[in-house]
Amino acid sequence: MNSKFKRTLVTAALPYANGPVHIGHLAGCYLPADIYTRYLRSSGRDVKFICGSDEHGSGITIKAKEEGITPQQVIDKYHSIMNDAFRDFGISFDIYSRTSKKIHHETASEFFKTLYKKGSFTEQVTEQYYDETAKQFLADRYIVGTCPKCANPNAYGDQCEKCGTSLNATDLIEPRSTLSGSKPVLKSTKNWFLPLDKFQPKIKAYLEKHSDWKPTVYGQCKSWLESGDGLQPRAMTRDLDWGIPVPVEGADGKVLYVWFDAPIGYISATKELLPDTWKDYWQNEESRLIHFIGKDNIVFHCIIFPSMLMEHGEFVLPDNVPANEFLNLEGNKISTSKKWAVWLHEYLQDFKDKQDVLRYTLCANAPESKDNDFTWKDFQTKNNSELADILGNFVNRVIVLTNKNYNGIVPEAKEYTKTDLLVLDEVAKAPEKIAEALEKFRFREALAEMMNLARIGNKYLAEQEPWKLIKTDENRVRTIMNISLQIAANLAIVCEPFIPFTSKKLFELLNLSPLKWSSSRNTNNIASGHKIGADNAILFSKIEDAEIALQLEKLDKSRASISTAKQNPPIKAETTFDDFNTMDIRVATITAAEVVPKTDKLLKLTLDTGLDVRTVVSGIAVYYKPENIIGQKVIMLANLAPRKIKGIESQGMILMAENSKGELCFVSPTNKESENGSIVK
RNA sequence: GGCGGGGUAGCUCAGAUGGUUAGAGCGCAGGAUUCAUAACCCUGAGGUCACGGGUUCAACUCCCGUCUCCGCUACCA
Repeated sequence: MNSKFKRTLVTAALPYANGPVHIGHLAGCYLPADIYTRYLRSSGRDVKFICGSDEHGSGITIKAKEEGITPQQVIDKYHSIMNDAFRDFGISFDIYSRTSKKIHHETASEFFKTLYKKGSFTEQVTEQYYDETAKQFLADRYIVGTCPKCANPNAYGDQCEKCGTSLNATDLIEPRSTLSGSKPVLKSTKNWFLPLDKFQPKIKAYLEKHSDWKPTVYGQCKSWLESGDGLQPRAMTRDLDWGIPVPVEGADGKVLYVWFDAPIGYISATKELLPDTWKDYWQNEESRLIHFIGKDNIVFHCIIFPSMLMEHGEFVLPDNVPANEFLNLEGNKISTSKKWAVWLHEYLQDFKDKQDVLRYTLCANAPESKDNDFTWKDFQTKNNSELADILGNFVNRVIVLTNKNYNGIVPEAKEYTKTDLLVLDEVAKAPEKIAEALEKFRFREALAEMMNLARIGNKYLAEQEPWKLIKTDENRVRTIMNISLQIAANLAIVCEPFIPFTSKKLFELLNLSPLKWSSSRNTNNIASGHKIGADNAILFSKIEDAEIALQLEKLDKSRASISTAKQNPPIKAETTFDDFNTMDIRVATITAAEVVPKTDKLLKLTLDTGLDVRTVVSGIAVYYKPENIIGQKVIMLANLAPRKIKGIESQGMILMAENSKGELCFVSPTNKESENGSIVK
């Protein structure tokens, strides 16, 4: 397969160093990448596995502010937590680097300069919010204001965390800077853009060569290319002080966009690992580049990074990007801010030495083709009825029987029956099936095939009944036990990519030094006369209901802590009566309402203000049906500058009250004598 | 609203280019067994393949429409 490739470079998404790693990250990216790499290594292929912490961008500086420490302290802290978590779970990176390293700064700078010299970038001047007190431009995350959709007064400039809408900073009502609290002003700034619109044809051609990618990945790319106006130019530099300085004239105070420098991190980490031979993996057509990522990264790895590489010209392009979908937890989206997650480092506190149980469960339930759900109940079932009952039990049976009948000495296979030969044949074919699935990135299937080998073993024992035969035909038992031991040995080999800790233990039980994948085709890996080294042959202990209940409780508590902590935002900065007085707020009545075509949230309202009749477009369609609000008295801001929304001029704004769930309702005078046009003051 | 990906047994999922009785694991029921962590092994029940049309000798698989879930995107003064 893929005979034109002599080498493989596997990358796993650089995790952002502003928080620890959870099971969703593991299932979506790091685990499949590790399984794939371990398999390639075991098969004797030339492979390198690259990863590292992504340590630039405004997210880091925000986090630093939240925690009251420096950005450097933030990245040091999380780099170390993530590094430990990966190590503890056996994620076998050849290198886990970090983008704050000098080698990466140099590599990314060079890369940028190369594109710059080639004229790949376009310069664009845009208006960005600027904090005059703090004297700096504000990243979207540094700006908070009222969400235009749900009226959450603490929405960020890129996204409202309450209603989940993604925003532009300029969308926010009453924006304010989180640095100084002052009102930011728009100011022009120059940045360098990658004109993806111009690259669209060659990106399209590149993608079309890879129509064999996973449907979700390929489809997502098509979605970007074909929806709306296609690809848009994207800024590759930012006005920020945390990152890699833009290495050209006139770029003071600017850094490379974190998504420009992060994927280059794969290159610099490879350089760090292989100072002399890194080019063999990056600049040689015989090298195959595979990016493992979660689906949130598809656009960067399938469109933006390839564009950068194409423009540069000296690099190979990703050959496959087997992105996984998302893993949900107990039916809900995993969310750091909502404290709905299982953190890797916490898991190991509760389930010491059970990293393989999580690896197994996450692989068996991996969101390969669609979002998938992780439940603790399922975790328990997978452990108890698959790992313990099928795999663990088989190994235990073999070892107990060998100890009991032969003092732990592997007996010789004398003569094979027809059944034996059929079983041996099946056993020899198992690794092929597993490998085939792995080559196609079908990890669930591969894992199931691995378990099937243990099933073959259990079935063989049940049918041959050596415990009975030992009384009548001891000679025959020797062969049966020999075959069973061979199956156990082969299991140790083929389970290694998935559950490496168990593989190691199994080899130890058998007193064998670890064997490579090619040996798994053989059915004579354990020599007769060999002494197995088994004392305790229990590979997996059962997980009790109580332990599962504890985890569920923990999740509930965690979520509860956030919902009680959710409070109304603090009072805004002081204003004046004069400022208030500039607003003309009136009572009005809705006389007509209709849904604005092709929108989900907008209603076009006709209002009788007592003085005139006017049209207001309002984002309340989620909460009110047009026919139910005719005659509704409302409070409106009457002198707000008109604005066109979906082609309709909106002349004012309806005031709404928001509850803790972010739902809106009308504010209305309770006294019927408040007629239209009455002033609110 | 636009673009993309889903909706298959109680649960989690497989099902190239359409073709005999739609599969697996887990769960469940019954049986058999005792070497083994009440495990293993055998058998079985369970599905209008979201819904409605259409193409075809033949559709879970192709086409059109509807509903629904997820992601991106538009709209929110």
